[in-house]
Amino acid sequence: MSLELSVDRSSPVPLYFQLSQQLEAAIEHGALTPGSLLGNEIELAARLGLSRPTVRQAIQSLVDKGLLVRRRGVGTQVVHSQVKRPLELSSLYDDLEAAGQRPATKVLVNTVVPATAEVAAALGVAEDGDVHRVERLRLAHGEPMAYLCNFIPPGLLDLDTAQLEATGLYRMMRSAGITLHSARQTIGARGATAAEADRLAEPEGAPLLTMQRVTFDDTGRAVEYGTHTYRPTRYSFEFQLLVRT
Amino acid sequence: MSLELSVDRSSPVPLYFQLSQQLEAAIEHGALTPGSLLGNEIELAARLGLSRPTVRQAIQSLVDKGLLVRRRGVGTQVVHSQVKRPLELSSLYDDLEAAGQRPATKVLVNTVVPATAEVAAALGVAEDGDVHRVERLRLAHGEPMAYLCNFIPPGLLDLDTAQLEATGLYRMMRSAGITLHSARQTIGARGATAAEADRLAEPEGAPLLTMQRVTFDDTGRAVEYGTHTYRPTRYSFEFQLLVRT
DNA sequence: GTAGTTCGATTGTCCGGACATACGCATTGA
DNA sequence: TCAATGCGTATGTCCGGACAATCGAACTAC
Repeated sequence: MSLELSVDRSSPVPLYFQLSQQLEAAIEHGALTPGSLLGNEIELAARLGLSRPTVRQAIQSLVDKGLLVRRRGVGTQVVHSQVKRPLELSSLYDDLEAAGQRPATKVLVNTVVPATAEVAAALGVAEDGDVHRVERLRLAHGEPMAYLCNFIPPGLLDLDTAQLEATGLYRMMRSAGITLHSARQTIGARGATAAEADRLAEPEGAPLLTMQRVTFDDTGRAVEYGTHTYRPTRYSFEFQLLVRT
Repeated sequence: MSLELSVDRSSPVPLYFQLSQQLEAAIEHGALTPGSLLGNEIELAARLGLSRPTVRQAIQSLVDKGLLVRRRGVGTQVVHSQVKRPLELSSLYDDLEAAGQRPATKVLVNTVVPATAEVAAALGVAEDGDVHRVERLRLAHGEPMAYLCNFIPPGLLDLDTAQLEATGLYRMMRSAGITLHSARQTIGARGATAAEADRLAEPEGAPLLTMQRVTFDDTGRAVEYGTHTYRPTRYSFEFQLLVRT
């Protein structure tokens, strides 16, 4: 093996990050085969001219991603299963784009409304206070795929309709300087109401996949509450998750 | 504030872990209020008689859990939202028990069958090779809640029917020395077939929530493949997830 | 032949220090 | 008044070392 690894000390990119990226690429690329040992940390550090803590930090980040497993007294080996991406907070838009689907969005509603009790509770704003309401239809290959209804607290974001159709809500938030931190999700199913059936081109009573989500930024503010319905024949939630140790 | 923190150097429990547990307890308990600064690392280390790397390791583990946020030049503060548990690989049995539901299980089938192409591909075993097939009905308050169909490679585990009814599959795996590592899940929805409707006491065509899962241990072996159907009026998937930074 | 023991290898934990970097705030200047 | 500058503070990165805990394998004794 003997993998070509090197770090650039003049780069502003942290050394441990450079290393972890190279290792991840080697795993993805197949240069590091599943089950193979990584070689001990001390020798690896010496070979790269790094200290052991730095090498450990690089390795640890890949362990956290589920790509590597450490065994005391044995070594660090490449996990040898098809690890895709662990679950992360992603928008439907990004998901579709990553799948090469070229998603389209149609904004149905983009107004300011008084918050209902449900919305107020989710976002932590006053009942009957102003909130943005955005209703969108997400299409793939010209077919409706999901109906998205979102509520956003006022003053956070410029909700331009054209931009909403060109990109995703999360991407707009990030570029508005909002640091997304966590989200609370509920995934369920139910039969379509007449209105939902009409919007999604399904028969009434057809099974729908539902998702509700409240998203928080790193200051703890709720920045978005959404109620989404998906056509289960067109979309399902697929993700990898790791056992917290 | 001035929070009483202390570590026991004679304990075999790592120091950073002692500290992170005390901090987590303080947050949960309310002694550390959301938004409050944690005090700088150097001073905290000095106060506890620890080194800064050790304190950082403790803090980092809580940052990874989503409980704390670090800001360079500012400090570390408690995240100020209702962070529950982040998503983890859990069994339905544990979920229900945690919710105080006292789940019951009825084992419908517990045999060895030849692997179909689908099962063989998921588990990475030979087609038509032996695999265990376990079908279970999960009940809460006497009502059927979910129908679970699992396939397990041979030789991994002693699949005692009585034990399957008394506890969950994951718990049995863990006590058999299997280290669960990751899982790949797909959540969807569809209408109930006649057989499914009958098992779950729902009308035919009723919306069902479906989940398929392949679970891997830390050597990369697939240790379980499951196809589950849930009654959406009785169960939904609820979880918190963090943005990977 | 089998069970117990020793031993080398490797990661786990911890230390004390150094410099870099970014944020917030007060000061300064236009 | 408002913008630019500088400074203190806190985290981010990195180093080199030390000892402990654990695993696997070779070895030894019965």
